[in-house]
Amino acid sequence: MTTEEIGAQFKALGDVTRLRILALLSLREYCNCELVAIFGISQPAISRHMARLKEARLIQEKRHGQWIFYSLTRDPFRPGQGLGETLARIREADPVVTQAASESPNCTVPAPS
Amino acid sequence: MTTEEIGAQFKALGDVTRLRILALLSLREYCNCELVAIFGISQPAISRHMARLKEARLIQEKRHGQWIFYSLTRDPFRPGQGLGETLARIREADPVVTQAASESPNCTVPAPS
DNA sequence: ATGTCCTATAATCATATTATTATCTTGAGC
DNA sequence: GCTCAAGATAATAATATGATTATAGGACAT
Repeated sequence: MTTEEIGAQFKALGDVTRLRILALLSLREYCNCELVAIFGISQPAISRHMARLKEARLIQEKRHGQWIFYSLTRDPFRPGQGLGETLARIREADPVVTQAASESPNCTVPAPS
Repeated sequence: MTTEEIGAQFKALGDVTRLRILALLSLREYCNCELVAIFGISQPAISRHMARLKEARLIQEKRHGQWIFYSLTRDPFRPGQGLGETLARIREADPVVTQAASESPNCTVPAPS
């Protein structure tokens, strides 16, 4: 997973409505129409939020007739998948970070205690 | 921590430059001027990124003469602080979520398997 | 096939975000 | 005091985001 993809995932999490949707999906599956009623915003607005969550691989869908039920994907919600681990992955894989980390301080610094 | 604050924290993480800054700060302290050189963007741009990270309580600063060194705060980077735990907190504390979760499905649904 | 219900997409608008350049503030040192 | 350097803030411009209304597609019923 590239740093850009990680950033996109965090961006998808950076909205109150989407966070609430995910919190609900951690309890049971929900269909689009229920979420419209709960949040009091338009159906296309919910649809776009779900599309963004799906793009970020945070949710998956399952058709059931004309309804679509959404549920969490397991991957990003595993224990031990915290911020620290994410930064470690960036540290190892990101070209800008690895390059910068390999160089010594280039600022006339008085020894950072 | 409110859902809004959690969302603001994820929003602060939803930018590639800020993710890279945090990854570097997980190795050692950095000062503003170093980051300007590393990322090749203007000094005010870096300064604003640092302000956003500080607002989100992801970093803290320490003056050292005329330099300011930034470092990670410990709280959000603790192990066991993953997405799942965050959703659990929202589930328990967010008024919209708790209200919605207490109600039964209000959509004529064919029994979500 | 026609109509209806649920969801997705398109066009649009208001606001937020990220960058720029210019300016201000603050601390170090003479 | 004055000057210089590091960083913060202000004003501004380009792009992204989140909402709306209007429209299109898909599944089920009659």
